[in-house]
Amino acid sequence: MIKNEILKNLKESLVKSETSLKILKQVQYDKFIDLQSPANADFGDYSTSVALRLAKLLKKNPMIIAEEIKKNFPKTDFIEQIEIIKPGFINFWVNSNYFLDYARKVSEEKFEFPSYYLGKNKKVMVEFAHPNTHKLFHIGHLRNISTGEAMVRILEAVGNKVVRSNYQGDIGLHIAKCIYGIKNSKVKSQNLKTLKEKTEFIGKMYTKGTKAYEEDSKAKEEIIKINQMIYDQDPEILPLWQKTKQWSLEYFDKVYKRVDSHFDRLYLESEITKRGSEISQEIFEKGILEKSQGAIVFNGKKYGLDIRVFVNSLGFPTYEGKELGLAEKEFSEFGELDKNIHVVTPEQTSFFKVTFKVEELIDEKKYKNKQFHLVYEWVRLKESKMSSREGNVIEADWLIDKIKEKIIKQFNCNNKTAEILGVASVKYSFLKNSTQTVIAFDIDESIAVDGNSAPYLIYTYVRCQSVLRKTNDVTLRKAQGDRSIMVSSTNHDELNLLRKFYQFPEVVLKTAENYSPNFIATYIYGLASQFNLFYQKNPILKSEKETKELRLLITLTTAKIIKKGLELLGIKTVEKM
RNA sequence: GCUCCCAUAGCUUAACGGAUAGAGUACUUGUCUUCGGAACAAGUGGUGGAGGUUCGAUUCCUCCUGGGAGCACCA
Repeated sequence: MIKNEILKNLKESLVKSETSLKILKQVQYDKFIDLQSPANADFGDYSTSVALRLAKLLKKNPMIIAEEIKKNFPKTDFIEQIEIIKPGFINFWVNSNYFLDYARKVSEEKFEFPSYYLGKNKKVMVEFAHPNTHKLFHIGHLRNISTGEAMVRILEAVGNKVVRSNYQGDIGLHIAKCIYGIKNSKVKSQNLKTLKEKTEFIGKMYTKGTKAYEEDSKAKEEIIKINQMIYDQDPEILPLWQKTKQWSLEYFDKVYKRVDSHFDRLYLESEITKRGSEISQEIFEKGILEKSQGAIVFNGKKYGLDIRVFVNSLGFPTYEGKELGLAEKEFSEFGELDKNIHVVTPEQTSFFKVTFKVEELIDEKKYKNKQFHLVYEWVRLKESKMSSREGNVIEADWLIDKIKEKIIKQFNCNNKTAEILGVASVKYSFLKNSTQTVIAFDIDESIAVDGNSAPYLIYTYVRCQSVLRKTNDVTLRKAQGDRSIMVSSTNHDELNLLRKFYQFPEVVLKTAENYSPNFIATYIYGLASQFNLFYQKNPILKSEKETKELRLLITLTTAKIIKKGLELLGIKTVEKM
C-alpha cells in the first residue's frame, strides 16, 4: 500500500531533520505521525498533521517544520506533489497512474486486502446471533446476525481463519413459561402442521405463560417447578421440551438461510450447564469464587468489578456459571483461538467483564486478552416499546416479507429479485449505522429502499452491468489492458473515481480494526453516488477510443467494488432488477 | 446509593483530536427525447447548556440538564 510507503518515508524524513531527531529519539514516532485520506479531495490523496503535532515539542513554527519534512522527504515515483497548507498540514498527491493500475487489477477481480492478523494463529471466533428457543427471532437478532456475518467476512478478507459460533438459550425461566402455556392450552400440538403455525403457537404460548407468571401466583409456582424439571431432565417434561425446541431450531435454521448466514457450531445452553457447574465448583475450591448467602459468587470488588452469582443457592449454575463451560468448549474445539468476539448488547458489559476476569484467573495463557465483547446496540421501536412479553415484537420473517411486498409494489420486479432486495434492504439498514447507535426503528423510515439504501447500491451495480453488457469482450479486455490510457487525459469525474477505488482496501482494513461494518457501507454509498454523477455527465458507450476504454474500465471497476463491498457486508447483488 | 453509556437539521443518522460537521428523508426548485429515472443538480435547516485542555474539539476533561442501562441468586 502506498499509505505505508508514505509513512515509512515520513519517518525517514523526520530522522533527517536534525532538530527533530534529538527530541524524537526520546518519544515514539508513531504517536506523532498520522496519515489520513482527507474527505476533501482538494487536500490531496493523503495528508499528515505531524508538523502541527511537533510544533510545541520542538518549539518551532509548524510551517517551518513542514517545509523541512518536505525538503527531506525521499524522492519517489509514486508521489507527484507535496503541498504545505495553512497552519502546517502536509498534503501528498499520488501519481495517478497508480490509481489506474489499481483499477485494472480490480477490474479482473484481483482484490488484495492488507493483513490484519489478530494473533499468531490467525484464527478468530465470532459468536453471534444467539436467539433463545421458544421465542421469536426479531429485529434485534436481525441486527446482530447482520453485524456478526459482516464481521466474519471482513475478518476473513484481511487474512484470518474465522470460526462462526452461535450460543442459543434453550433452558431457563422463559422456556418454562412457554412450556407452561403449552401445557395449559387447548391446542393440540399434533394438529400444528407447518413450521409457521408451530412458531406462532410457541410465540403466543410464551406471552401467555409470561402473563400467568405475573398475575397468578399458582402459575408462578408451577412455572418454577417446570424450570427445575427441565434442568433435571425430568422425563415427564423432556419430550415436550425437546419437541418444541426442535421446532425453534428448525425455524432459526430457515431464518439463517434466508439472510445468507450459517454457523460452524451451534452451542446450546443445556449442553454446557453441567460443565459450567463443575468448573464453578472447581474454582470455588481453588478460591477464585467464594460462598455468600448460600450462593457461589465472584467478588469482583478487588478488581473494580461487580459481584456476580455463578451458582445460585439452589445449586444451579447461573448464566455466569454456564459461560465458563461455554468458554472451555469454544477455546478447545477448534484449536487455539487468538480472539473470541462476542456480538452482544451493552447491558451485558458487566457480565462479560466479570466472566472474562474469572476465565483469566482460571487460565491466563488461554484466556487473557482473547475474549472480546463487541457491543451492538438495541433496535428500539420508534412508536411503541418492543417486548416479547407484550407480544409486540417485530419478527424477522414478517419484516422481510413486508419490505419485499413494498419492493414488488413500488418497482414491479419478480419474486426472486424482490427477495434478494428485501433481505439486502433490511441488512443494509442496520449495517450503515454504527454498531453503537440505538436505532429508533420505524418500518417505513428505517428500511429504506431509496436514498442511502441497498436497492440504490444494487441499482448502481445493475446499471454498470447493463452498460457493460452492451459492449463486447474484446473492447472490454482492451479497456482493461490498454496501457496507452493515460491519466493525463482524464477529467475531474474520472479521476475522482479512480482515486476513490484506491481507497477500498484501506477502508476494509479500517473496518476490521474498528469492528465497524458501517465504514464499508459509507464507502460503497459514496462510490455509488460518485459513479452516478459521473454517469449522468459523461457518455460511456458513445465516447470514443481511449476515452471510451477508460470509462468502460471505470464502469467495470465500480461494479466489481460494489459487488465485493456488499459481499463483505453479507449482502447479495442481482444482475437485473 | 454506586457505576457505565447516550444526546448532532422536523425525523433517521455519519464523522482515527483535523481543514468548509457528511448523508438520507421531508419540504422548495430544477436537469433529461437516457448508456436502465430505482438517476442527477440546487436550496432551506444542525453539534443539549456552561467552563477547560489544544495550533485545532461532535470527539478528550469538569460541572449541569435530559434520556437509557447495569450493580446476588433471570438469561
